[in-house]
Amino acid sequence: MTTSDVQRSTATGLPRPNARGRALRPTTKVLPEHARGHNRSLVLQTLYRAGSQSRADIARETGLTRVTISDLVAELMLEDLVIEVGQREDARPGKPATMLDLNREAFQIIGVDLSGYSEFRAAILDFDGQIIERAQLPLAGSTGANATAKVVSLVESLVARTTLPILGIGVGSPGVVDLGGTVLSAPNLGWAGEPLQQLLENRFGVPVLVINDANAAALAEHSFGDADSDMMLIKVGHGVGGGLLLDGTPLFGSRFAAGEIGHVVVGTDGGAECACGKRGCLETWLAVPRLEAALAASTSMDERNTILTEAGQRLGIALAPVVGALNLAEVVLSGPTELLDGVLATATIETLRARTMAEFHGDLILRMTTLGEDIVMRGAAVMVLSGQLGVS
Amino acid sequence: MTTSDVQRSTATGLPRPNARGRALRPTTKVLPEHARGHNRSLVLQTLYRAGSQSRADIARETGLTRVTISDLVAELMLEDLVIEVGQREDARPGKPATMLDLNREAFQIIGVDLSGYSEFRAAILDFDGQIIERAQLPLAGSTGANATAKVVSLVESLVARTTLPILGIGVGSPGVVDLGGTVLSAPNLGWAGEPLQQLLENRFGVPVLVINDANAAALAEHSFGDADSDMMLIKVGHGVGGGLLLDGTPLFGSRFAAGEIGHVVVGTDGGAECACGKRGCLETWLAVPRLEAALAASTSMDERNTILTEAGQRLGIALAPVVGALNLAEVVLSGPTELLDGVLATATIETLRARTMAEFHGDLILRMTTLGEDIVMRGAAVMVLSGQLGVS
DNA sequence: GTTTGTTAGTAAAGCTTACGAACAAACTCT
DNA sequence: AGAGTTTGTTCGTAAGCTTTACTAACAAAC
Repeated sequence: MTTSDVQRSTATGLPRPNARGRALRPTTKVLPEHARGHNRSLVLQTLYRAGSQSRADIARETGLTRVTISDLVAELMLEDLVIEVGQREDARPGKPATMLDLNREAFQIIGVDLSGYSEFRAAILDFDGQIIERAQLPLAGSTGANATAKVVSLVESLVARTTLPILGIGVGSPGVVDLGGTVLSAPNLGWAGEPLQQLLENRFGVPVLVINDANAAALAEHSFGDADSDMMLIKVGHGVGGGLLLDGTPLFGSRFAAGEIGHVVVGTDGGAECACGKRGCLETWLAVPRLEAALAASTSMDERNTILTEAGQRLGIALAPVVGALNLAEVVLSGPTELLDGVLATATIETLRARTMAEFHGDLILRMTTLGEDIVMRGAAVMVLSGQLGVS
Repeated sequence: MTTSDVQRSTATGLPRPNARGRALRPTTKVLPEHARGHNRSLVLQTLYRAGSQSRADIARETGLTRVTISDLVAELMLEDLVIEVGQREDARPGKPATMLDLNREAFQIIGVDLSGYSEFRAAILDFDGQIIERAQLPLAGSTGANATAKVVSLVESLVARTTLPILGIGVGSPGVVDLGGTVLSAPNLGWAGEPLQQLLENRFGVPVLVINDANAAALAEHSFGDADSDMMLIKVGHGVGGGLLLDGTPLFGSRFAAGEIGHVVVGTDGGAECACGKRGCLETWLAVPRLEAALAASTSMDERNTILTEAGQRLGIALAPVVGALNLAEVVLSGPTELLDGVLATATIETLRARTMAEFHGDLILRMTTLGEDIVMRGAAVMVLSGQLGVS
């Protein structure tokens, strides 16, 4: 027996690296029922993405056998999550297939966007993330418990209008949100350690998921927009925030503050004073109130363009190290189109290209979101779909 | 039946978010045998980290039952990966426990470091990442096929000196390395699309894992140093590279070039010309040859400190957006201690603190690696341990 | 109209994996 | 010595997926 024979035979029995070339680091036990849950979600995921399909189609797609798929589908049909929708139309040899689909009429989702400066927004959404009903509530400067009460009241008004059972409530909140849905810090709303998820779950008795607004937006752009599974979304509003999606999963960071780039100092040449006490934070160039103030004071189109170009360049300067370090191929902007799209975005992408290595991201893309103002609510709905069904 | 009753009962059957608060997105089927492999690794992992333990200890630690652990251990003992090492010493009630341990004498690992400017380095390592034997080979300007031949010859010389079967070969290479271990681009070595992993696997008949040198270093710092599971390692040498660890897993990026920050432009005030054609790349301030040249031309200690401070600040400026966006809590430096440690590192951390939001990373740490020059070889060994045993 | 071959879905049996119950062995403590 | 603890094994069972074998239902070709 040669040395290499020993290794070959031993190695065969060992866990191989997965498709991404690395081994899964085991952290907790995995039982057969977990595998089952995974495969269950796999069926839902297949139907969610590809639409109506037969059991045999799903079996081919997933690699599981027809028998197993039949079993899983039976389970999902009992729970009313999957339904049969008749036989396949097009004629082909063999027994006609019974087509299945997600029971898209089974549940509704409530998505909430707390990131607005003057009002809270919420909506009832369907399985496809389409908005069915809307509701708003003027914030009127409420903070602390008053703000919380407004959230509850807004959700209440929508719950009353649902026509189907509620799958869950998703909330996109500004500030720093931990994994348990507690808003650790949201200065504008006067929240510090607000256990929003717990609170809403107790109040409404349905699963609730609270996530940072920019992260929600990034999820929405991935699920409903054209975004890749690795991208950064920059949300420009009253402040500037970011959401990072790596391999389709939001990044949270060591203190749940990943994406918070509004208060990173940009450039080496000073800058305006920021509310945070520093000088030259990204927000001082890019936040909507600052931009609008600067534009209002401008007297010519040239001056206007200079202001927007400067803002775009600053964003590019701030993003360049991030794009380089993460080897990002896609950056998406969300915010007022009339400000961001055009001169500003062009300046940003040009700055980014000039300051990073083209070889590593030849196809670097920067574009506006296609989801408009509903992006956070729809991202919150994605959280629910993903958390409750394993679908996104 | 109330509305909320429906949701509660339905929700129970659905997959719950995992420990990190989000659901796993299913991508491929999971069979019972995969779960088994995971639990196998869990046993190895437990022994690897906590050292000698009894079956019952492992059962308590993992949450699996004694029966299952006995079964898994029996399998691992057959493969000679786990051995019994006698009975527990300390006296306590009950039947004395039979202690188990990884069979640390079962295999050796070969770790290779191709990141040196003048020589390739390699070593035989044991399960604990300790170096048993070393070997070097002067690069002597070799590129392309010649460089590849030197790698093979270096590994050959070490393979001949192994005293146990080889678990695998890990290689830390400069440049951009894809998930299949092909070096897509390594200018210094004249490699473009060099299928190093395939080549070495064919040649030596053992599992081979090739990864970027800075990523390897980051893994080593996590496994053998004190690093957290979220951190960035900056490797300063002939060039400047970085490795990102997020949740204990290296980040690869959209084009496998994550971490490559050497050619990100720093600051808004020009800078020296870089080999890449741009001006003011991080490397122009920080790369060892540039630093040494500048220091050699300096005439006073003050001037020397100014140069090092400037370099440190530039690093801080480049890292600030990354630290902010990823909410990193830890940055580790690897490279010549006499240059990096002290004035330079101090300037970097001060710059970082000044340019990011303290609230989000109150405990931001920047420090030198504790692993010295062996960091890449040891990281390459971690790749093998992780890939072959699921241990790290 | 009949035959041939294909496809969908189901049923039965078997394998793998983990679990719970029960137990013997071996120890400590009183 | 007896009681209580802890370890590790044996035995039987449940869950989950596969293989094999079947029926039903169709298209195409004769």
